[in-house]
Amino acid sequence: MLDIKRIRNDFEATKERLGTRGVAAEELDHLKALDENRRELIQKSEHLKKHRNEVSADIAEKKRNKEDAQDAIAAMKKVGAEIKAIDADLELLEEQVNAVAAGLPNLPHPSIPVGADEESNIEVRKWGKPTEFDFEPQPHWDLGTSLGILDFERGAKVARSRFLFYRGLGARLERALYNFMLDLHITEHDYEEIIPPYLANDDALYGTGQFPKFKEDVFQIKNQPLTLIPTAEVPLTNFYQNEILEEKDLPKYFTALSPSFRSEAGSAGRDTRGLIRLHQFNKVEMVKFAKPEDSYDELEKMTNNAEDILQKLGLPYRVILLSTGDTGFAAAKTYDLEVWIPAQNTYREISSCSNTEDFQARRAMIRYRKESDGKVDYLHTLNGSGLAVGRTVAALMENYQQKDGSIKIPEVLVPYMGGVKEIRRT
RNA sequence: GGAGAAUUGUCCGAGUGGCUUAAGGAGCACGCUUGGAAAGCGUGUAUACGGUUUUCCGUAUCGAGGGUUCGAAUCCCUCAUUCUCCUCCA
Repeated sequence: MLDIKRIRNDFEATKERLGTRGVAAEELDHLKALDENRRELIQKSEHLKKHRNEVSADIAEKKRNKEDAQDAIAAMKKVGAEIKAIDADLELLEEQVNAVAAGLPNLPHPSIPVGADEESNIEVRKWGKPTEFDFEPQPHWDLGTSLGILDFERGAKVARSRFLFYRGLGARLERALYNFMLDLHITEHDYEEIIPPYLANDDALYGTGQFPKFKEDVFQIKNQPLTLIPTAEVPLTNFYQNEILEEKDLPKYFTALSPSFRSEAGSAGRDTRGLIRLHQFNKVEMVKFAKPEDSYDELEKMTNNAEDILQKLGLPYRVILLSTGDTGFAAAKTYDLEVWIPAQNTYREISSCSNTEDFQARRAMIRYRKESDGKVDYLHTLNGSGLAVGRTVAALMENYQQKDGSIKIPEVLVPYMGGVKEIRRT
């Protein structure tokens, strides 16, 4: 949520910046008109309420003195009705203001490239070189199926397409990876380990920005006000929903493994095979609560934390700075990490690290009390994947495949695999 | 799932329709007092929105949302959470 006062006071500049994210100018003009209307009604209503409070005090006084107050009561009856009518209009208007305001994306950070889509993204850096093979590398779904460690057919049978069973060393590999990731974050990167709820209510989803605009992207529980989380960012960020933190306690770092459930509406036909695009996948998430002045340093650190995992696993990747048009709804600035996927001969997103500044904090009412003057202000929230586990399995299988279709296990994972050094057909 | 109790400010806690503008206490901040400290005394101590602007003024907020009333912390309804007991269960 953007600050309505900021939109009001810096109207033209805000309009222009949101324009780079595809927000129509008319939408802001509409918002401005609604806001002016709203403030007018607030003043009307509050004047009447002031009047009512004063007269009510008089009535109380008269009653105590056993005097007659019928005239005043009759007059206030009318005023009461008037207030009710104005407040009803006001409520309607506020709903409209909120509906427009809640649908506006975050303001893009000045450092990010302006552009309509991913064409304008910038490659910031690259680590490693695309893996070279002296044979034709297989896609991970073929490797996984022939090794008997990934079973997509039965996943579709039991749930539907885009679900799978991991079996045997496949399941173990997934578990090894997320344990490795969590251990790294809690021992070397100072995150606190969390196990969050995997269902969240509407307030939480509103807080992080999924609701009201992106309801189609999630699975909601029938007859319950609960939704399967599309990312652990939702419960982790909302951990401090409606709370005021002390400045000395910032920054706070949380990490959690969770399944992520996504309906993938509108992506029919894209990445239909393999582990790249599923309705349910595991992800280790990182979330930070930071002071505004530190949040961009924290974003760099968080991105490095995610990179650290890829480096230790020896997976080649590049870091992409997203353009205004490609940046997600809640984010002011986002780095994507893209890992090399040999069979597709391309880099694919495996992590996304964002600073949402006070956009989510404003929605979820997460604030902190400043040491200097004791005043309360919104803090900044950040989130990043560290990493998407399923896609890491895919990248690892493809980059570490050997000519005979077996898969080598990287050094750092061997202890997590109980000493297993490679996965081969038995 | 069933029965009962509770939810008031940073914390404790009073408050069953109007002298409550939420008593009282604790904590915290500042000041007075002191050689210094403690005690004591005094002053202050929320958030949001609107108006004004570097001061103020107003409105709202007593778990959340509705209702009754000229007027609600207080009465009514719905919901949430917590606790106790029963039931069930990993």
